[in-house]
Amino acid sequence: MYTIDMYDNPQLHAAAVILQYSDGKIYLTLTAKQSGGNNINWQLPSSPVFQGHTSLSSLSHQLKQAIGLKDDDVSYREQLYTTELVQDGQTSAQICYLFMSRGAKWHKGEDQVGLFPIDRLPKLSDDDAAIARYALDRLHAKTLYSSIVSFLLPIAFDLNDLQQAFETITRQSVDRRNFRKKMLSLNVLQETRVATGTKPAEYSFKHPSLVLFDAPFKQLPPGAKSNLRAS
Amino acid sequence: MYTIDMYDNPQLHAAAVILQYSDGKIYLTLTAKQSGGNNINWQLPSSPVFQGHTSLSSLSHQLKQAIGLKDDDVSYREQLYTTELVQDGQTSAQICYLFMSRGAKWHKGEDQVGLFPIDRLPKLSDDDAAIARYALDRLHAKTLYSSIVSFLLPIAFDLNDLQQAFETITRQSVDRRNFRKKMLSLNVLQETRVATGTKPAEYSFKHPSLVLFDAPFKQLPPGAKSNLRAS
DNA sequence: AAAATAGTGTCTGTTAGACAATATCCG
DNA sequence: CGGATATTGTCTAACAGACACTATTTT
Repeated sequence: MYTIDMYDNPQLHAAAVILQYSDGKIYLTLTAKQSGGNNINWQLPSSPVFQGHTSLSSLSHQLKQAIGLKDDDVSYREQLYTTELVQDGQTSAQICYLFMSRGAKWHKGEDQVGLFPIDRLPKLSDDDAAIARYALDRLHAKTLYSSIVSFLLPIAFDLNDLQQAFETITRQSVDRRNFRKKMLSLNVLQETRVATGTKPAEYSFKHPSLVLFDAPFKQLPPGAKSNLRAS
Repeated sequence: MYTIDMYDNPQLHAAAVILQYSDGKIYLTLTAKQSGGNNINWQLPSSPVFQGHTSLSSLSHQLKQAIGLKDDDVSYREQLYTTELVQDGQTSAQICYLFMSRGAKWHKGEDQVGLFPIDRLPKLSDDDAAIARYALDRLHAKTLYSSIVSFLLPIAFDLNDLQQAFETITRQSVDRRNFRKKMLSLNVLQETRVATGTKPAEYSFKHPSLVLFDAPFKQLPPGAKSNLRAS
């Protein structure tokens, strides 16, 4: 056990909200240290920031080791915000990131890994819960004016998949024809396979990185209807 | 001069983009260490994060001491993002904040203080310049869907002042009647003094903290006209 | 032929945006 | 009374949002 020098610098950590999507559900990746007991303490994957490395490189390294998540598995990364904790005269800061991955996959690593639907999360620390909530709020907001949803989907998808993801994230249902009309009018999709009979047309986003829409989707007023079918 | 322990934690700093507004212009506060020479090195006000304190409290303390900025002078605070720098095997991180203050005031403190119109900034480090640009972009975006502009204005203002600030920040000019109609329709203003003859009515925001609009202003397409008069 | 899924067009109400005239105070 | 500044309404175009039917394939 270490004693911490009072004149040390604050401790710096990095944490990730790793989101995936599959079949109408958003999943969050959590980790728990391997422990003999059956009292599992789930938390956001995190890592100390190592001297000479950035928070992102420290985190990436840790994620590979602990939960087997490789860089290629990550389709999108974004800094969220930095939280601080002052405890026992010690300051620690944590730089939080949003990670997104295409499709819901399980990984293997040194730590225990869990993939939880975001409406059925296990008990988390207040901090972790707040960070996860913030990430989902931002994803929601950003879905209305950017192509961020594409990073949760396969490269090619049909408009039904896209709409379902859109509806899941924004928690609002939209008319199919209006959604298609709007989405196509944004001029960010390209058709990669034409529709044939009962198979839908497939599309992909023209630009592989995040694109901001010229004309955002309108956010529904507070008391809007939600036709989402119960799962 | 200190030697830094290789096994030390990363260094942590905090920096502030302090914005003020007066009469159609946005001002940024910069500091420079008092120096005998006439080669002045302007930079964003910043502070190390002290053990046992948060970045915000460290920064506030530093701002009071260095440039005489008291907490009461600050109408709005928001975290921007955290930058990192890896140099000589040392990692340092800097948590950046946006600060806003009502009206353009000069302060006095230990350091040299400068209030620069944002279109005539002195030479800054690439990092500082990027942070300032980011802050202004965010202010621009947020002005379209929130009451953030109110923190640059006196508590009470008339619609002309509000519109001028709006136009300055968003770099777009809008029709006066349409602006008033839109702004009043948002239902976030209260009239604090009725118009009398040639004196305009005064308003203030109903809610003193940041309010998000139900119906945001529309962002103009790239090639939009700008009727801003040259200053 | 019935069932499932894909695709598409019109109408209406709301909002954004262009635009001009009138009243009051002051000198 | 002229000048400056304040306030206000209408018309049009674009967009959002509601809504129903037809074509193809599969079983």
